[in-house]
Amino acid sequence: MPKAYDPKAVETPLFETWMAGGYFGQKPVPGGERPFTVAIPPPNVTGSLHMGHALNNTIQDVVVRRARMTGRPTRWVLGTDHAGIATQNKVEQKLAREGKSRHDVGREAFIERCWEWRREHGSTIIQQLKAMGCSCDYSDEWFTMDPSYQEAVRRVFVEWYDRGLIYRGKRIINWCPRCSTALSDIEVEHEDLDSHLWHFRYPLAETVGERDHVVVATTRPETMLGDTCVAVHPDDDRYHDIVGATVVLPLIGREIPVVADDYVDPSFGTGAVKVTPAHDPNDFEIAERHGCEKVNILNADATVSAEGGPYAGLERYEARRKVVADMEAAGLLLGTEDHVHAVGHCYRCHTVIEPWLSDQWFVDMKPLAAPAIEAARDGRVTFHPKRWETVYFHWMENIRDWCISRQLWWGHRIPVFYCDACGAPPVASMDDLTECPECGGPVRQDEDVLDTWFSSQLWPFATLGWPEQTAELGYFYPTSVLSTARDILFLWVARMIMSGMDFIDGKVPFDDVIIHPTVFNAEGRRMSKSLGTGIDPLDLMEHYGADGMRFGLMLQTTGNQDIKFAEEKLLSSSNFANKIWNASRFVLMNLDEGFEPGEPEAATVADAWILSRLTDLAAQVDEGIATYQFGEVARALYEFFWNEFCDWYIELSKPRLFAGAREDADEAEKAARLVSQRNLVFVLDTALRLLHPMMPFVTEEIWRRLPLAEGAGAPSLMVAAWPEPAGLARFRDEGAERSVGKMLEIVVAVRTVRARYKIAPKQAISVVVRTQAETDVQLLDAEFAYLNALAGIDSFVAATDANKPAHSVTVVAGGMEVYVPLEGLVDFEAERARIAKELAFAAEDLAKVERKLANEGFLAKAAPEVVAKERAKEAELADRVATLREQLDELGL
RNA sequence: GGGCGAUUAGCUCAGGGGGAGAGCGCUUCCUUCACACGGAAGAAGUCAGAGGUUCAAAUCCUCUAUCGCCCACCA
Repeated sequence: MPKAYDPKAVETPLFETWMAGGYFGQKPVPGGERPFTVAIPPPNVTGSLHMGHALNNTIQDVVVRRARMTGRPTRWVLGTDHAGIATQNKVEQKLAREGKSRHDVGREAFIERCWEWRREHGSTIIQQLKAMGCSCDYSDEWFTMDPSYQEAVRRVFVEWYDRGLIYRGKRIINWCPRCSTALSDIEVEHEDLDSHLWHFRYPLAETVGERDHVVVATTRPETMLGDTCVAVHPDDDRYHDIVGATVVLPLIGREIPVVADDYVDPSFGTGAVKVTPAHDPNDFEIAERHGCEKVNILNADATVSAEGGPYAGLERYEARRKVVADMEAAGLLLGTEDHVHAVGHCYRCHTVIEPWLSDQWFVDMKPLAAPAIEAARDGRVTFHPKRWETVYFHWMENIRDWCISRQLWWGHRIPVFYCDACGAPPVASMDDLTECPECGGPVRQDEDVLDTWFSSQLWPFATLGWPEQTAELGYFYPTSVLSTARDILFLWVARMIMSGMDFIDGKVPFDDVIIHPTVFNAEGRRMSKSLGTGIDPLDLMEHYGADGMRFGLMLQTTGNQDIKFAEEKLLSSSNFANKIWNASRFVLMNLDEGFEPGEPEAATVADAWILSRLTDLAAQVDEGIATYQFGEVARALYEFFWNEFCDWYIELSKPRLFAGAREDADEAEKAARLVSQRNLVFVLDTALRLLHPMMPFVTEEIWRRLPLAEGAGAPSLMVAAWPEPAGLARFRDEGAERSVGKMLEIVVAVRTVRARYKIAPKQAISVVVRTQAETDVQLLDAEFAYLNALAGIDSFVAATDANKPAHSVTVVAGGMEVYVPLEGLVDFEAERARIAKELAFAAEDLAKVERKLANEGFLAKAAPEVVAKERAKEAELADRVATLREQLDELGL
């Protein structure tokens, strides 16, 4: 075994053995336990691994690997998303480099280009998941444009259409002029921008009393070209007299009415609103109520349309500047105020979106949301952390219709057919129609494709073969856990719950939803490739190994906080992998030729202690993963393995191990060595199993070298038995934990004295211990070998009536007084100062405890065990204070 | 305009009604037969501030401040 763990040498070959072993695939097993299923959030085909993926897929792999080791049939379903806008943008960019647009190549050829892109780049991220060690089912990779998936999408559309849940309408939608498509409300990102509120004077066609104009305010001056009325509040006395009057729209000359509408807030601006029905959803509603025209003044590319008269053809912001300038020139600009307002941006390309009137397809969401809300209320779906359910409820209870049509080419084409000949109502069909069912005339299919999320929402069941009633669907659905980033809670998670329940017998698609922390960079900024603030997980794996990266991420994953990425945790983790490697190397190096594995045995108090600690660890890890407390699990593993197993137990094992290996060792010593070896192997074996979900590579590499008893082995650690806490419970031993705790305290105390007085490690010392308890004396006498090995104590006296030797210092440890003779070594001045300081602290603590114990309220109301603990503390502190006083007296003279 | 989260050691963060914790960094010592990617010892914190509940508050409640995030059609 090499002296240091080398992830690069180990990971790829190991992964290949996993693939070859077929441990990833899982076929339905008739009868028996419900399987554990996870559907991966499908990465975009355009994507490559980023830190969010690294974290999320580590989380999934941890829960999946644990489940698999418990023996439960386990499957992690893998695949990628066709990512309509993102992929289309990539392919368009590529075409642009050839000097072409998608219109130059045509729809069919463009779609073929997209498939080509997918063939070239689609497996990149899959390869990266493999590098991470993710145990997905690679034998069954899905894509949201697979033929059967297309059928699923179409089935959902047709059924919802036939049930009246999908409809087409002319509405204000969010339009991205760069992507040239509609977006749903949640695909728009709002950002507060510094802008202005311009006040415009609109003249009345005829004066009303004294009044010849009305003043309106706007944040988007160019929209005035499309104004078709001015609205005021019906109860607003300032404007009572002009309701019903006519305004002449400046620059355009259109005559438009003044209407009264409740929507208007009299306290904002001037209390009079210019109404642009084609470019604002509220204005649209006002226009509907009052029967006003809807004038669309923008083209798809956000230039001004022919309706904009003299401004036609101008880019939108150019038009804005010109409108303002022209209004000012006409003396109609009354003022410009600074104003901050939220501007919507496209979530894919960050272009400012335009509210735009167009024909689109929508899903009526309220009927679908109701059962999905109920499912979260009654706990059929549980969010982790729980507070996310509030966010879910808020959105679901205020859900609005979903705009699902996109003016793209790459995606699932809307399966609706129109007959222009007879005007029959449009038909949504599972088959491509060639003729009108009514008149036999030619039909044309809707040009639009569906929102990518329309197909993503079917992921948990479409990847199991639905709409076919496959064996997989019957067996693996519903899935167990969904782990994802919070920014797709609405886009994806909520919609999966709604569509899943609607199509699969009202069953929720997963029991638990993990909303993992967002990974920010060290400066607290969002990690982003375009901003150059991202860190590439592949680089991290290069430096720290896959296990180092995974464990480092797990250490940082707690339920409540986002992660400000701390790379030093990955360094600690890769060091940890090396520590595991070397501890294992030590154990293996100290096994004999023909070593016979056997049951662990608590032959010494140290054995009993480590087995008890191991039992505690198993319970913590098992429970922790089951409840998604990844950070706590990682810390427990780290602490146990490094501090308890390596720092103490291995050191405690050395005397027995080495004594039993000497030429002249007697039978008892040889037997003790064998027991020690067996215990080391057992603890290591169990710890490796517990570590495996988080650090699959290093644990597997070592584990395969362990000589295990018949029945304890497996072809791979991946499928070895999980250490069930119940099976270890017999090893719990609180007495041993207390005893070893005392011993270790004494060792530390003596070492501290050694360090303080610079006693060379090789120089043996003798120690006298005075204790109140006869059991302490017995313990120390019995385990003297440990004190010798760990603290370099060569002679030692422990007694209830021991006397302090001359020229010695005293330390209190484990409730005992430990005297270390130090003839000629003590700097008495320094020692006095140190003791005085310690005494002051101890006296203060003691006073605090005494005050507490003098408090009748405390004695009456506190739990008895708490009071007992305080009394013990008081005794200990009193003892310490007395000891320190004595010491000071001795020195003080 | 609503809502959520955070504020603990120099840095990154755990914890959470009863004696302040980790990793990194820092100081000192140690190349002893698993590991210098190591070992041993150590310094370091008014747990943001103010009130309250409680026998007891870093922990629960209220308010304040600062930072971050989400939702929202006020032109």
